Order: sequence, then structure tokens, then C-alpha cells
Amino acid sequence: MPDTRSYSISDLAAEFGVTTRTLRFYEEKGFLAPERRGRVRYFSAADRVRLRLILRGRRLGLSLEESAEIIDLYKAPEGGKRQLTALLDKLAERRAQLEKQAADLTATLADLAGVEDACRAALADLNPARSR
Amino acid sequence: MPDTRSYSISDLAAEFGVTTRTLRFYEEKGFLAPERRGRVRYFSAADRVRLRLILRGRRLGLSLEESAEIIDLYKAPEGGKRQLTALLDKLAERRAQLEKQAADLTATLADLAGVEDACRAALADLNPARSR
DNA sequence: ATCTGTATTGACGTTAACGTCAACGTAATT
DNA sequence: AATTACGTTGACGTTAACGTCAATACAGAT
Repeated sequence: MPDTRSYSISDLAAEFGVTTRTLRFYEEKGFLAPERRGRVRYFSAADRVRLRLILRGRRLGLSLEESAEIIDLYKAPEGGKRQLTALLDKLAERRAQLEKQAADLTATLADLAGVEDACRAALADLNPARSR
Repeated sequence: MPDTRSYSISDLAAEFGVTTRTLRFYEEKGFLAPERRGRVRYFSAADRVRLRLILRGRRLGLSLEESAEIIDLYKAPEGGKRQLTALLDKLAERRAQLEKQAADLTATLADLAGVEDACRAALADLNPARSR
């Protein structure tokens, strides 16, 4: 069975550590489209996954727009040769960007590691008895 | 010799692909502090490095504030045990965040790779003659 | 002298991504 | 009937990170 359970707005907000305002905002902007019974929102498992991806993009520093675009790429590729080729181009573009980001990340982590070393050395130097 | 050459504001802007407005803004906010002769700014090699680091942080999705904080961590660790321990805590915190980001990154790249595969398969399927 | 190029300082405008009310509806308890 | 707990829709406020003028200064070439 395809996980027919639904989530209230505050369920999701609590689970992902965001406010309900954020979720309403995402719907207003079209990044989420929960079911509506009356005025009340019911988030499906699919909505939940989509939210997870959006927030993942956010942690990567992407705009909501960018995240949404990438998520839309995830959808089953259909269409003619032209569409598919265009999609491949976009994918390559994204990959290039993300790989640059990965490089930046490792560089920063390396820098931080260097500082950590120096810091530990200074500490040990300052307290020779309890060095390890 | 310690690279005594200096850069004009538009030199740096051109080199790093930002506008002069951006550099003035960074100075105004205290993220850069170029030398001033009269009213004119002269950026040193050190300023240039700092700018590079700021922009690296920006590509990682950090705020300027966060980038500046990290860059300040890079400075030679001094101070007493208390300071050094606090610094180590900050470093660990940063590292945790960046490592989470790295995980997000690899996950996203994996997703994109999956889409690329499906896309190529669809293309090959659509044009069996020229598959490779 | 004037023009061209590059610099400067205000100062207001803009966009994204929400925060923060206020006013209200509704369903279940007390 | 009143409280409590959750939901809703406006609508205005906020912050970061610049963009976009406008008015001005100054140095060198024409």
C-alpha cells in the first residue's frame, strides 16, 4: 500500500524544524501543493518527500526556485529528443555547479582542519603535562 | 618580497566577477578594509585573499557574517586555554555543518546521476540506431 | 579649456524568504 | 456556554545583499 497517511501542517513543521508559516509560504509560491479539504491542508507522503528535498536544497544554499527546478528534473524524463537533450544540458550545468561547491567545501574543511591542528598544538604547548 | 602591489576597486571587481558596489558594500559592513589614500581605495594582496574567501563562503551558501566569522577563525590561534577551547568548539560546530552539507551534496549529485542515466536510456531507446 | 575615464559618497529601490501580528473558523473538552 | 487547541486568511514588517541612480571629484589626454 502506497502510504496513504496524511500529515497536518504542524506535524510536518515539527518534524522538519520549520514553522507553519514556512509551509504556507511554500504553498503560496507553488513549491508545495497539499490537498485541501475545505480550507484545511493535508500533506501527503509525496508532499513530505518534496519538502525534504526543498530543505536539502536550502541547506546547500540554493534558492527555493533553484531547488524546485532541480526537483522537477527528478521527474521521469519524457518528451522527445530535443527535450531530453535540453534536460541533459541542465543536469550537466547543475552538476558543474555542485562540484564546484564540493571543491569549495573540501577546501574550507581543509582550512579548518589546519586551524584545529594549530589550536591543539597551542593548547598542548600551553599545558605540557596533559598533552596526549 | 611580500607582494606589495595593490589593486583598484575595478581590478578586483573584474577579476572576481562582482561589481564595485559589492566591494564598497563589503567595506561598509566591515568585511573588507582596504587602504585609503584620500578617498580612494587601494586593495592589498591580503584584501584580495580575504575577498576570495568571502566569495568562497558565498558559493557555499553562507551569509557574509558567517564567512567573516570563519575567516577570522583562520587567524593564528592565540589566547589562553579558555579561548582555545572555545575556538575548538566553534571549529567542531562549523565542521559538523559543513559535513552535513557535504552529505546533502553527494545525495543530490547521486540523484542527478540517476536522472542522467534514465535520460540517456530514454534517448537511446528513442533512437536505437545511434546508441553507444 | 574640455573631454574621457575612473573614482567617490549618499540615498533610495529591490528581491527572497520568511516573521509577526490580527481576526476569524471549528471541533473537542470542561 | 466557555475554554482550549488547532486550523485558516490577509496584510504589513524585516533582514540580507546588493542594484541603481545622481551628484561630485580628479587625473590625464586632446
